Amino acid sequence: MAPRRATLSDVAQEAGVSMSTASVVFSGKTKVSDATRDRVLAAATALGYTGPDPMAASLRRGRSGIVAVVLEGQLREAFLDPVTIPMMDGLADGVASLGAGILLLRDDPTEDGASALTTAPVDAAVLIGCSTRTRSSLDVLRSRGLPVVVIEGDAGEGIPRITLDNREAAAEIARHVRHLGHTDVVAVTLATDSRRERGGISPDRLARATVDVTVDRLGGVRDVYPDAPAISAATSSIDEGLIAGRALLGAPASRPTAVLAQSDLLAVGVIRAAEEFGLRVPQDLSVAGFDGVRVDGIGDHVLTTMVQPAVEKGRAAGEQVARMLRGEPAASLHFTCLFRAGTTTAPRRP
Amino acid sequence: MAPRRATLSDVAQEAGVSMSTASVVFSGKTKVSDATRDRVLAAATALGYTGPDPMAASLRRGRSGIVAVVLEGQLREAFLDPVTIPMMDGLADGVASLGAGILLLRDDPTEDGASALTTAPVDAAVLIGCSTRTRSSLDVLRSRGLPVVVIEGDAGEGIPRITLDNREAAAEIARHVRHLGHTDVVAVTLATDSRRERGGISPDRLARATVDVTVDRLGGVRDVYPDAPAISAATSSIDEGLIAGRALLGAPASRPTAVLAQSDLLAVGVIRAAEEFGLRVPQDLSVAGFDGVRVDGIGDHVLTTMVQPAVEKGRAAGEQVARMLRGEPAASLHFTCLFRAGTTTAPRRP
DNA sequence: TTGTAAGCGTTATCAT
DNA sequence: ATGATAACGCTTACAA
Repeated sequence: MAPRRATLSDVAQEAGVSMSTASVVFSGKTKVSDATRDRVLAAATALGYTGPDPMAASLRRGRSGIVAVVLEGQLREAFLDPVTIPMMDGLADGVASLGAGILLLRDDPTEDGASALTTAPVDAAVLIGCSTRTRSSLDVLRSRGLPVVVIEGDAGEGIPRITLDNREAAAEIARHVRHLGHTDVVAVTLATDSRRERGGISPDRLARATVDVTVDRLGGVRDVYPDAPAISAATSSIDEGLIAGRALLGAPASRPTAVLAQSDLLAVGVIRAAEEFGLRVPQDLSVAGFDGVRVDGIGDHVLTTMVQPAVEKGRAAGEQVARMLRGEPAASLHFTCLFRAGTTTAPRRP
Repeated sequence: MAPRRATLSDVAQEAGVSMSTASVVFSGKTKVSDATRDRVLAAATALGYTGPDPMAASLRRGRSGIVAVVLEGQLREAFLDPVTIPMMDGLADGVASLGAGILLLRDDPTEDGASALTTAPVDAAVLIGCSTRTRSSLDVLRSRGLPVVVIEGDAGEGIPRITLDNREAAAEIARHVRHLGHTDVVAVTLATDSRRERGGISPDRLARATVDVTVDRLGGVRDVYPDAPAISAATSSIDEGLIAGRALLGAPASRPTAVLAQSDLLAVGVIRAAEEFGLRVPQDLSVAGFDGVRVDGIGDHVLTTMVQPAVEKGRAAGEQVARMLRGEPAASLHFTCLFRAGTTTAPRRP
C-alpha cells in the first residue's frame, strides 16, 4: 500500500543527476544551471517528493530549527499572565531568522527522569520566569550543552537573561502619583511566594518573599512612599484585584486616595471594587497598573500604567538564542518600561 | 575548546560493550544485566553523555516526537479566544502518550514557500479553526504525508475532525431562556466572516457568512426563537460585548429581556452594558453566554452558559493523532456542551 | 544477555 | 556546474 516515500536519491536518479546536485537544488547553497534545476524539480513533482526529510537534514546539519520554551506547570497557568502571549509572539519573531519554530515544553515535576526536556530535538531553550522549580530543567538543558536564555529570572552564572526595570518603573509611576498630590497610597502586589497568600505584607513576610518581580516593584513604590502599606493578591487577575480592592476600600476612614497595582489586571479589579463602593475613578480614587497589556473590559477607561515591552522581550530572547547558535557571544538584555498616562489617575482632591 | 560531545559509541567503548548494548541501556527495549548497565551508565557519566542524540534517534526511528499545532496569524490572535489555552493543555496531554511535545507554527501567509510547515520535523499536525487561510497549510502537510486532525473546522475528505454540537447547545440554552418566559430575545454573535463587521445580521449577510461556529450557534437559537434578531460582534471579547450591549440596550422601548451571547466574553460585555444603563442582571435582563471558560472580572456573577469540553477536545485531537501514528484508524469525534445554570438568567418579570 | 552490521536520508567536502 | 563519497549518531533485526 504505502509505497516508501521518495527520497532525494530517488529524485536524483529520476532526474539523471547526482544526489549532491539534487540536494543543492533544494537548499540553494550553490549555483545550479536552470536546465538541471528544472529537471530535478520536475522529477520531484513526478515522484511526489516535497523536499528534504527534516529529520535527516537535522541530523546532518546538527540543527533541528526548533527552540524550546519551558513553561511551568499547566499551559493554562502560564498563559494566565497576559504578557506571556505577546512575549511568545516576539520570541517567534526573534527565532524566525533561524527559520525555527517554538516547542512548548511543560516543566512537569511529575515526569520521571526521561522527560521531553531530554529527548526533544531542540537547538536551544528559553525559560520563562525561572523559579526554583524550573531550576532542575535548567540543569538538564545545560548538561545537554544547549544554549539557554532566561526571561525574568536568574539562572546564575553566565546564562543570558532578559530583564525588566521593575523597581525603577514602579518608582516612576509612584512619582507620577505623588506629583498628583497623593499621600495616602497603597500597593497591591502580585504573589510574594509560591504559597500565594492574600493579605497585608509585613516586613517579615517581605523578607521571606521569593518572587523577585513582586519584591522589586514594591521596592520601587517604597523608594517614593517609604511607608506605603502593601497588600498581596494571590495571582494576577481582575478577580484578585477586586478582592484586594474590597479589602482596601471598604472602610471609608482608612481609604487611600491612590492605589498602585503591580499588574493591569489587578488594577482593573481595584477599579471595579471602587465602582462597587460608589467611588469614581479617577475623581475619588486614582488607580495605576503595570504591564500595559490590552485589558479587556474596562470600557472607556485608559489605565495609567507602565508599559512593558513584552513583545520586545520575547524577540530579544529569540535573538540572543539565535546569536548563541551562530557562535556569537550572547548578552543579557535589560528592558525599560514606558510610562503611559491614562484616565485612571488624577490630582488628589483638595 | 569545545571537545566533540560524547556519542553512544564513545560510551560503549568506554564501558567495553557494543553500541547496541549501550543503546539498549538507554532505551530499555531489552533486558540488560545489572552489571553491564551500571558499567554503561558509569561510562556515560564519566564522559558527560546525557543520552541519545534526539536528531539521530528521530532519523533512525522515523519519528521526531513532535506534533505541530497550526494557528492562524499572530499567536496573540489565536490565544485571544480563552478556550484555546485549555484546549492546548488537553492536546499536550493527548499526545503525551507519544512522549511528544507541541510545536507552535504560525500559519503566516507572508512566508515564501519554504515555511516552517515544510521543514519542521513533526510527526503530525493539528489545525485549529481551519479556515480558508489554513487550507493551503493543510495541503502542504498532506503532501508531506503527515497525519492531520482538525479542530472546529472542515478539512474535507477523510481528515478526522473534532467538532462541537454548537447548534444543539445553542438551542438548549435558548430553551432554558424560553422556559423562563422570555419572548424578546436577541442573539449577540461572533464574527460572521473575516471582515468582522459589527452590527445587525440580515438574512443576506447570514447567507454570506463563512464562520461555521457563528452560523451554527445562531441556527440553534433560531430553532427556538425563529425571529430572534441577531447582532454581530467583531471578535470575542468583553469590549465587543459591551459595544453590542450598548447598541442593544440603549433604547428602552426596543429592549430585549434576554440576550444570548455566543461567547462568555461577549456575555460579560453585555452584562457590563446593562449595568451602565442601570439594568440589573438577572432581574431586568437575563444574559447567557457560551463556552464555560473561566471569565475573569464578573465578580459574584456566575454566568449561565453552555460549558464546552475544551480540554477534552484538545485531548481528543491528541489521541486521534496518536492513533494515526500507531497506524490505527482515526475517527472524527463530536463533543457536546453541558448546560450550566448560573445567576445571570431569571424568569421574565411579569 | 550481548555483539554485528546495515541502514535511516541528508549535507559537506573535495575533486572534476 | 556537477559528481563521488564520507560522515551525522543512532536503532534494530539478526546472529551468537
